[in-house]
Formats: sequence, structure tokens, C-alpha cells
Amino acid sequence: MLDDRKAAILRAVVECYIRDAQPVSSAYVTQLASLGVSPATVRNEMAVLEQEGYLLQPHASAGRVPTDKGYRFFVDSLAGPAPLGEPQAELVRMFFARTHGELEHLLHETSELLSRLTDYAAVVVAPNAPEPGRVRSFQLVTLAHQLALAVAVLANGAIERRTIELPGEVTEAQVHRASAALAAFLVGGPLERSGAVPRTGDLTTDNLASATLQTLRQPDYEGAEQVFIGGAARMATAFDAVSTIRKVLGIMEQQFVLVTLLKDVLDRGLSVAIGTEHGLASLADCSVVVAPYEVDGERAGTVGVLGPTRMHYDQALTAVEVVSKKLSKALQEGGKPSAARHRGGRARDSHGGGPGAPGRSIGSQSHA
Amino acid sequence: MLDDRKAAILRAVVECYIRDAQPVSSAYVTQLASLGVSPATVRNEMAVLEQEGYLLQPHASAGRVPTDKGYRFFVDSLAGPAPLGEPQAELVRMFFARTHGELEHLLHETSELLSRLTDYAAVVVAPNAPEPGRVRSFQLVTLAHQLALAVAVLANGAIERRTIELPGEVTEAQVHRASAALAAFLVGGPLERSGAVPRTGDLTTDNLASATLQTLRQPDYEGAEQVFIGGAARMATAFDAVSTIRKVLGIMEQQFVLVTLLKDVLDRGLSVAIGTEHGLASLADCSVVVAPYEVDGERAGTVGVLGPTRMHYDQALTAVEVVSKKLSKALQEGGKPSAARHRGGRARDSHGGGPGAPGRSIGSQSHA
DNA sequence: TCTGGCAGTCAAGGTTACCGAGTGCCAGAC
DNA sequence: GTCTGGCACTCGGTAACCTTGACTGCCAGA
Repeated sequence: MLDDRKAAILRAVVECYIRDAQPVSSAYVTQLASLGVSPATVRNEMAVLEQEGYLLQPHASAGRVPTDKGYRFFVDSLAGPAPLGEPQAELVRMFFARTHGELEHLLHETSELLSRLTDYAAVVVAPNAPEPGRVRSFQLVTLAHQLALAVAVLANGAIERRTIELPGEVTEAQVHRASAALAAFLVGGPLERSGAVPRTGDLTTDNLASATLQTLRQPDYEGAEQVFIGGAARMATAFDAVSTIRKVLGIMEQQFVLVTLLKDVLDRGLSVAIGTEHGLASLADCSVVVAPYEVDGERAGTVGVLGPTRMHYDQALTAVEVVSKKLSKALQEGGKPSAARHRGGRARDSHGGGPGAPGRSIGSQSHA
Repeated sequence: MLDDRKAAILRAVVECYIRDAQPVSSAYVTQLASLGVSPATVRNEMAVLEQEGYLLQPHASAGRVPTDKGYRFFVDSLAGPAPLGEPQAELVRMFFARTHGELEHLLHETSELLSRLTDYAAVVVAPNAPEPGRVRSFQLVTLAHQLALAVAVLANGAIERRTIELPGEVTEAQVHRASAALAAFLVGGPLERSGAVPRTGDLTTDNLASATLQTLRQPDYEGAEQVFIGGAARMATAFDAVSTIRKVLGIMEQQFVLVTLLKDVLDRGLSVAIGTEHGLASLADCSVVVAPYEVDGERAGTVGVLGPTRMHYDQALTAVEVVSKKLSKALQEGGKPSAARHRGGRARDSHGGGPGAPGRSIGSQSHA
């Protein structure tokens, strides 16, 4: 589609613009990309590139600026992600060497890591798949007069809990029996195990048990995706127009929108969405770099970076890639309860570090 | 300290400046505060007020702007918090009428509520006191080969969990016995119950039990304060200098600093800290309005509002006051497990609403 | 097909002048 | 003594204007 020279010129323009945030002139390209031609020739080529929609001239006497299409070509023709700088690599190594507490904490910190690696805002979407783990222990505990708590410990250390309302006439003994029956039924299998609890003979007990079972099968309201945003404040550094900052922060508030955005991008099989490629008008000046991460070999969640369209795509791609890989691995490490956890309460690794360091990012956690 | 007329003039200046964000002239004050004197007189008074440090003139031909000291006088002489507007009151009522899920979720949403009420950023610091609840149920569950999970359900529905590393030679039966012994020892009392577990006769079991007890007595690493920030993006609307926005967002990233700030203000017995009154140079353009909230009659956490020094103090004060009261009450409602929870895993109220509405704020949750 | 040169265009920056908002001060009234 | 009206003064802000310089587009010639 583009001959070598045009491609080289386009690449040069994109690179310069990403670096300097200023329109790139033909002379600058000439001296940077050693093409052996004069500025005039470059000018001609640039005029063609503009006609074809790769470049744009803010005004007549200015240099050229890449369009979304220009960035797209740049990204697609990228030799591949740049290797991570040594200091960054060290950061990643350090980060994943430490053991983190529960999943939420890990993901939250991961968003900060990614943000620090790239210097853009980072987004981490938590896994929303229900815990697949088998039940290791089940208990029904009476709390108040007409209130009980169903607590299940899953094999991976996660805890599922549901509040159960008791009809008035249930006795403590009946709760106990129902608990035992449910434990016998559930332990060793999935929490949502189908079928009915074997009858105990006592009607109230059986009713309680089946009601509890029903509740357990309903997904937790936490099922909605959780989003962690790291380094939102870096957006204020990436742009200098107040209005843009406002728009972007505004979108980041609507975390539901953000999750949908990332999902869409991934679903379209992309790892980069540039400018208007994702349909959000208020993020027209932003690009998104995403990668899924896996738990037990299955796509579980998403990590991503949100930055200006003139972002360092190569670095962002690498960072996102590396972090998603490492995160997958960290979550993979099976029984290790320090990480493979979701929705359950908190766990802490017995050798986990003390109180976390002061947050460095406007981290965000919400139920989108 | 200030005679009535000076006070009236100062108040008028502050009010106008809060409303218009523009230096206030003597003429404007004259027509607004019906003092029955001419602009010239007001000018003379304003000159005195400036000399005494209540007002400031950005430049010679400009009107006056309040200093921190001026705002302080204004706040202190405030007749009292303004009543909440009807729409706001409705918002609060609606909010607290709904049942919320677990504590974290509630606090997170509270920060958004407060932000929406005031149109500034809101901060909610979670209670950091350990759950005082009595143990209702205790269990030690083997997870992996050398890994167990201690799970305690407290009377208020909270769940405490600790990971326990098992020495290699422990059998499943021994874990079981230790679990039973610990349950017998702990249930009905506090989780940190002092004393030793009664011996079972089996050395390994006893060792495991006492090791577990030891772990239980150590505070969870989540003991560090959690902070929820709602509506951080509103800061971008409150200021129009990019550099200020950057500074403020920067501080909000360092959530540890933020917590300390709120703590300091409260400890000094203040409910409002204006401009440089709190020592943070980068928040010199900001004021903070705080109030503690209570759980079981004891100070548990803090709610606060962070806005520009020219904030609507009366409204902010009311909002913070009302929200802290209502929050205390919501958390008070004793056995109700839907709210009185911390650190434990998640619980959901059986009649809790489905997936929350899309987040409207850059909410933030971190371990400071 | 490339190149050098030249004219054209336009943003940015600096200068000037002007306007107007607001003060300070003073003399006179109450 | 206190207040007021009036007047001169001060500056920030805006607009008009010009200059500069950085580009490009185009064209004629290599």
C-alpha cells in the first residue's frame, strides 16, 4: 500500500511527533531518516501521505501530524514490541517476586505497576468468572435471630459467602443439621452443584438446606466486573488542555464504559485501539493498549493502558504484554492462596509483606 | 476582633468570591450587603482588612480576594451549617434507604454520594479498628499439601481468615482435631482470646493449634487504612490551572498522605482546614472538611471533602455532617450483616440490589 | 524523477494603544 | 470624628498591528 520511502517517512513523522508533540517538518524528517533525498522530495511524499489520510497539517505553514490512520500503520508495521528497559524489567521482577495478598490487592497494585512502567494510566479488570474451585468446607452459621451466613471455603482458598434469612421457626439444631447435610452434599464438588440435598427427614431442615442451595447458585452481586485504575493522575501530565483532561477523567469515572471499551477492543481481536477506532468520542485523543490475562488457561480478565494517541506504542505494548503474562503466571500458581483468590474474603500469605507502601496512584476500584 | 461592619464586609467578600471566583470590588460589596454606607467607606474598611491579613489584592486595580485567614473568619463566624437542599436531602435518603452490600462497597459508594452532594472530591477512610465481634464459628481447612486456611465467622457477619503453613508431617486428622480444639476455645469469645488452647494430648495437633492461635493474634495486613476517593475528577472542574490540577491529583495519589492529613485535621479538633492550615504545600489552594463517623459509639473512620479554598463551606459542612451521621447509623444497625463488616470477605444482603450502577466517580481504594 | 529556489501562508510573539475596573486619597459635608 | 463624593492614578486585559520564522506548494531546470 505504501512504498518503502513513504513508509519510512510516515514512521519518522510518527516517531518524532510522539517524542516532541510538535508538527514535524520535511526538513526534520530528511535529516532524521537518512533517505538520501532532499526536503522537497519528502514534502511531495508527505503531500501524498496527507491526501491518503495518514498525515494531517494543523495549518498551512505547519509541519505534519499523524492521523489515527497514520498511527495505525505505524503500529501495524512495528517490528514488534521493544524489549523492556532494564530498570523497568527490574521493577517487574521485583513486583512479582514479592508475594501479594489477596487478588484484589494484587490487581490494584498491578494497575499501579503498569502505570509506572508506561507513565500512562493503567486499567486492570478483575476476573469475573465465578470461582471454579471445588468446595473444601461448608458451614451455615447463625448470626442473629433470623439470620445465618453460609460460608464455603474453596480449594483455591477463596471464600464464598451468602447471607441467608431464616424463617422464624428454625432452631439452632436445625441450622446445624442443614449445615451438615449441605456440607456432605457440597464438599468435594462445585459450589453450584446441581441436584437436591438428600432429605434428612425433618421438613424445616430440608427447606432451609434447599433454600440455602438456591441462594448459593445465584451469582454474587460482586459478579459485576471490578476495575482497578492506576495512575489516573498521569493523564493530567499527558495532556495539557484542561478540557481534554476533564473529558478523559470524566470517562474514567464511568468505569462501566471503560470495561465495555476494553472488552470491545479485545473482542475485535485488537491489542491496540487508536483514537476514534473505539467509538468513544470523548476519548478521541486517547489510545488503548490491552491484553488479556489468564487463570487456569482461560481468559480471566484484562490489563490495559490508556494514554494519548501519541503514546509510546512499542513500550506500552511490551509492558502490557509482560504484565499480563506475569500476572497470568502469578495467578496460575495454583494452590498458592496468596493470589488465586477472588470474591472470597481476604487471605494473607503468611510471608506477605506488612502494610503496603503508600499508594502511588489514584487507584480505583469499583463495581462496574 | 472585627467590628460588625468589617465582619459584614468580609463575609460579603468571601461569599462573592466563592460564588464568582473573581476579585470583589467595594461597589459590589456595597450593593450586596446593604450596609447603608458608600463604596468609599467600604474601601477604607477593606484597606484595613487587608492590612490585618483578611483580604488580599491581586494587583493594584483589582478588587479584593479573601486570604486563608479571611476564610477562617468566615467559617468560624458561620451561623451554622446550611440546611441541605431538598434534592440533596432526597439523594441522601435514597442512598441510605437502599441496602448496601459489604462495608467496602458501602464506603466506596458513600464517597461517591458525598462527592455528588458537594461537587467536590470526597474521601472516606475505612475503620481500621479490628473487628471486635465474638467468634461464632471457627474452622481450619486444609487447602493444599502444606497449606491450611483458618476461617472465623464473627458475630457481626465478618469473616477473618489467615493462611497457615503446615509443617510437612501433619495429617488431615490432626488438622481436624486442631480445628475442633480451636473452635471450642474461641467460639463465643474474641478472636484474639488470650491463653492457650487446652491440650489434646497429641503434640503435633497442639503445636498446630498454638501456631494458628499465634497467627490469629497478629493483625491482618489489611489493618492499614483503606481510603475511598469519590469524584476525583471534580477537582479538574474546580480549578482551571493545569498545574494546580496536576498538583492536587498528585497528592490524591499518595493516599497515605491524604489519610494522615485527615487524621491531623481531626486530631486538632477541627472540622475544616483551610489552604495552608494543613501543612501540605501542594494543597495550598485546597480546603478540607472532615467529620468522623462511629461504629458502636466509637470513632471508626473519617469522611471528608476536598475542594478549592473557595468552596461552599456551609454546604460542605452540612453534607459531611449529614453523611457521617447517617453512615454511623447505617453501620450501627448492629447484627445487620449487610453493613457491619470489615476485612471479612464479602457478604451480600439477601435483598441487596443487583450489580451496582456504573461508577460515577474515580473511586479509589487502596491500602495506605 | 529529483532538486533548488522562490513565493505564499500562517502561528507566534512582541509592541503599542486604549479601555475600564477599581483603588487611594483628599476636601468637604454632616 | 465619621462619612461621602469626586478625582487622579494604576494596571490588567484586549485588540490591532507588525514582524519574524517556520513551513509548504509549486515550478523550472538538472
